[in-house]
Amino acid sequence: MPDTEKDSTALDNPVKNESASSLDFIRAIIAEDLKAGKNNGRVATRFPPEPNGYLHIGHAKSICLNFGIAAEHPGGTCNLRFDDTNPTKEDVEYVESIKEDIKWLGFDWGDRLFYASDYFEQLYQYAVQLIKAGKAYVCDLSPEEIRNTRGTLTEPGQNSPYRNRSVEENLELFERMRAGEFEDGSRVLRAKIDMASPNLNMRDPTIYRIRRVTHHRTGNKWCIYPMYDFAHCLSDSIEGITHSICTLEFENNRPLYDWFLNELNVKCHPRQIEFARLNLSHTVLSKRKLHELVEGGYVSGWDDPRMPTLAGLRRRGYTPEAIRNFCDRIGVAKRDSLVDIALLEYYLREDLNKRAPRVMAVLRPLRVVIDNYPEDQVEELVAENNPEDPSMGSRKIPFSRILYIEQEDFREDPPKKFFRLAPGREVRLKHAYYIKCTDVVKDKDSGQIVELHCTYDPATRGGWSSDGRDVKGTLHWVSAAHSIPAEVRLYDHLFIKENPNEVEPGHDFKDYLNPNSLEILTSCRVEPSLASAKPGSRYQFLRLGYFCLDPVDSVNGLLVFNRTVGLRDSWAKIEKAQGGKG
RNA sequence: UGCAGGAUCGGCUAAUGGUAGGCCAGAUGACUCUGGAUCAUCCAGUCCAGGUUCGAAUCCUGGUCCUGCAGCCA
Repeated sequence: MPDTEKDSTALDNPVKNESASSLDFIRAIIAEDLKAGKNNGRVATRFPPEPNGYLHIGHAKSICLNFGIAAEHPGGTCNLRFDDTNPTKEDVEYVESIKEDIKWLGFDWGDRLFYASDYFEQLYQYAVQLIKAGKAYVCDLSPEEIRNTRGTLTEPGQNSPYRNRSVEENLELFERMRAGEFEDGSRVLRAKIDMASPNLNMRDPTIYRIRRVTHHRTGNKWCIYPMYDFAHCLSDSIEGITHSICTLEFENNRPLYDWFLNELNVKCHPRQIEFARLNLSHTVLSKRKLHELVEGGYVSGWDDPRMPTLAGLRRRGYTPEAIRNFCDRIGVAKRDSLVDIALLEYYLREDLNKRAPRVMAVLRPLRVVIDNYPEDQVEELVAENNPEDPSMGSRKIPFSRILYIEQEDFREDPPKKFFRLAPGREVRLKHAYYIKCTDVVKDKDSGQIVELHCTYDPATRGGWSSDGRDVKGTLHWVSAAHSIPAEVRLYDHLFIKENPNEVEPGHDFKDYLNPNSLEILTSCRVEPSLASAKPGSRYQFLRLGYFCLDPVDSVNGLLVFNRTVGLRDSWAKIEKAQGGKG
């Protein structure tokens, strides 16, 4: 029973074995810092998700980067820190899923699990310190007024009328904000920097707001919450992070990141480095859009196998190794790019080819009667589990007089280069016998082919012929009486458009959803060994692709397989080149 | 029109003043009990214009194009 795939690369060392000359720019910066003797030779990174959605493959890039870098340096560490400063959007469901996904990807934060909310008291004290230094003030302007006085990209903003409150007044007001004396939105704490700065982030940014919302960890202890820019740099500093790696859109926030740390004169001042986030073709990688797909019912949930979320990819049958190899290959740079999803699929196939046991399954069954095969005879034929890896052994599969083959493996009028079965033609049944088609039975009314009659050559048992005769085609098959029913879900790209983020005027990204991204086949027949398949286990259905037993919907003895990815199909290319299906 | 960034084969990414290389995709062939895998071959690039230099993807000058930023989101 081939239900255990090979754990092929699970023990691979995560350390990159690239030579020093081909370090990406972030690793090069870190190497320089080390060489310059910074941070006492320490390398400390962190992965800081906000628990407001599920992790996707773009996060995997960041996880591989941060955990990868830590692993490459002796004593290097990578913290998992939840950036939970906005309770209106966050939820424990997300923190649990995030932890599960990181573990599944193969990374371990050990005892280094933190929450920005752990630092709320410290952060508050830092804010007090800033007020005492005359570098922050309580502002009574409404959100609209703040926006209206911020200026524009080309014009400076105006100072708030509350900008010059005394330290004492600010201290008192801020304390009362914390005490809950003011309405939500009535006041904020702002950094006092420069309303004329060409960098909008420096125009007296808000650092605390009042929000009477229950926080998933601190409950109702707080009614004021720090903003990202304030909380993030200080959380990094508190944790002793040396290199704070984030995506490009935070480039303009770096001066603010540094400003807080400088003004507060902290001992640890991490270096923020920005890289380009991943974009993948034929999908979207923005939490907002992913939320929209989930909430709008366009997919079945965050773990819909069509989703680029780690939960979705896992359910689809992706392996952590494939995702990690992909992340290593795409590199790290500062230019925006759109990576072809074919590259991800390449690494998937590469990994699955090595580890997935082969089985036979017929998705669209066509009945075949072997006329010269004894009526009640059943043979057990030996089939290798993986030609790539003999150590995976073999299994027995039953052969009998009535079989199913794939409908598309027979053509009454075969086009050029079609090597499969046709009237009068002989093909090999994988691991079994050569068979020759002698008759085609059609439904009288519809003209549909309902059954084939064939003869087999007993001398070709096992699929070999001793007379030197060769056949062009080899088909997969199952014995009708012994095969078991299954449902198979065929997936295709979620979006029809290579880059769904590129929206034409008058359109929405959802207009580019692929209407054929899911096809459900309910009358499939699979070989009997699959009866004991375990949820989540992966197989190669011979000649078809890689499939994974769906862990959610395979209940009450019903087998539901997800197509993880198809095999490369050169016949499909030939056929396409010949001008469509015949 | 402000500020911050970025432009290398079709896609992704190396080369850090010295042979523009790799992977994916595509094409062709070999091999094969999976039209899978594997192997081989091919295709194909330095945004533009000047300059420095024996030598420039790399340095300088000037352009062009692209991305991000005006949340009490992160």
